[in-house]
Amino acid sequence: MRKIADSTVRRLSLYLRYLEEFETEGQATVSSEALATRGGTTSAQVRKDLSFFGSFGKRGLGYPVAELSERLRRILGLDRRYRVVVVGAGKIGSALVQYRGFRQRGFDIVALFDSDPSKIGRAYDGLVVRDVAELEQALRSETPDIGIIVVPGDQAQAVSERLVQGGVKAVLNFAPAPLHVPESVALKNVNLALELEALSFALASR
Amino acid sequence: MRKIADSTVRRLSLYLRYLEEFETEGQATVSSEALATRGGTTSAQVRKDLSFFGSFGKRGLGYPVAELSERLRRILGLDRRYRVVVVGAGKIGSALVQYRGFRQRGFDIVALFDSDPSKIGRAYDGLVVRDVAELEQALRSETPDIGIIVVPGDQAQAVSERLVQGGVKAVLNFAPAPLHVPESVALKNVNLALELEALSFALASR
DNA sequence: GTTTGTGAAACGATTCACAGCT
DNA sequence: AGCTGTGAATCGTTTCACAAAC
Repeated sequence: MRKIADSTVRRLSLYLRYLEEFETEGQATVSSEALATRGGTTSAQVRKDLSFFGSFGKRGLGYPVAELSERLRRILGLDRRYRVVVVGAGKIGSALVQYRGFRQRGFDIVALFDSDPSKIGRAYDGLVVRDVAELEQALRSETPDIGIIVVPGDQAQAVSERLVQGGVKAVLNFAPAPLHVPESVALKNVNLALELEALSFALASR
Repeated sequence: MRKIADSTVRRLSLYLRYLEEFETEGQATVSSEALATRGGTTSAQVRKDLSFFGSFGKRGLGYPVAELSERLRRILGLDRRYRVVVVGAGKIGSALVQYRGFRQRGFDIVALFDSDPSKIGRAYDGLVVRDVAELEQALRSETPDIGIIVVPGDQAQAVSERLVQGGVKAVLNFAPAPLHVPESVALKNVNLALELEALSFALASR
């Protein structure tokens, strides 16, 4: 498939949310202009983004809300559920496990790991922390699609390799370390310190 | 000052980390190539990024590690400490408060707020959750630079306006809702569901 | 010989603007 | 008349490539 820019994908996710809002508001159709206004972008951007995947609208009318939602869910791969493992049961890891938004959107956390004996056996939201030594075994039985890494930076690469070896096809990395994964594995990074530093830069340069 | 791309700023933050690593390894100088390898970019990119702010290197030699670190810290505004307030003491909010990385990097969380009576009065890492009704009063006495919003989406805009009204000049938004702030206020968004959806798209399109 | 700093070229994303459909 | 779909133009970022400095 043609390469789609990351920024485009993120906007599609946002459009889907707005479409769902329009749907509960009882709107049957929506114009690119209306979607753009809600999303802080331009109507041309909306039309271009959608045009990568087909033509979903009717000229003079706009887009059918319900149908476009459905198509976007399909495009984004949100018409199925994903099995997710979380490695690292520290502050952020355990918060993620308890975060309802993931399950709502189709992401089921099926296992949580840590290496700290004082954490192993504890339960968060009904999910018991397992020894990371059991990771390979668990990957075989749980067959997760996505791995979330929330371990200290110096352990992230090793965990990543074990996840990939165990068949995980997508990794979300919260560790403040750059990860190397094979071409075939999707990778996203969330680096909280980096976000604050970007704000610091903005504050400093005025 | 000339407009610097967000991607550039993020890379500068990364370079600073690598420089600190090189520093502890006892390296006196470092080439753009070495920095690029560690950061997964190219030497030309490193040189271009740095050239926006001056010329820090010596041809044939590379960059002086200690001096460049110092300059980058200055450029990124990390040569001072920031006062941060967190609004929302749910899973993510309380995790952020306990996250050591922020303090290490110069970001001191000075207050934590929630509206839920069952959370008010609880302490996380020595920081007592205060009633968000006291927000204005606290902003006056604490004079924070940065506000972190970790409340449900439908409350985010209102909280943002109260923070801005109270003098906050930068906002980090974890709520899954687009925020409107004045031009003069720096804004960054972290949307965890969006990151997972980007992975979902990557998984779906193969 | 090595490595920087930087214009120029290439690439990629966004915006423009309008023909074509409803 | 209203709004989409899309080539063309514009804008911004990354990569190239080389002269200049050490």
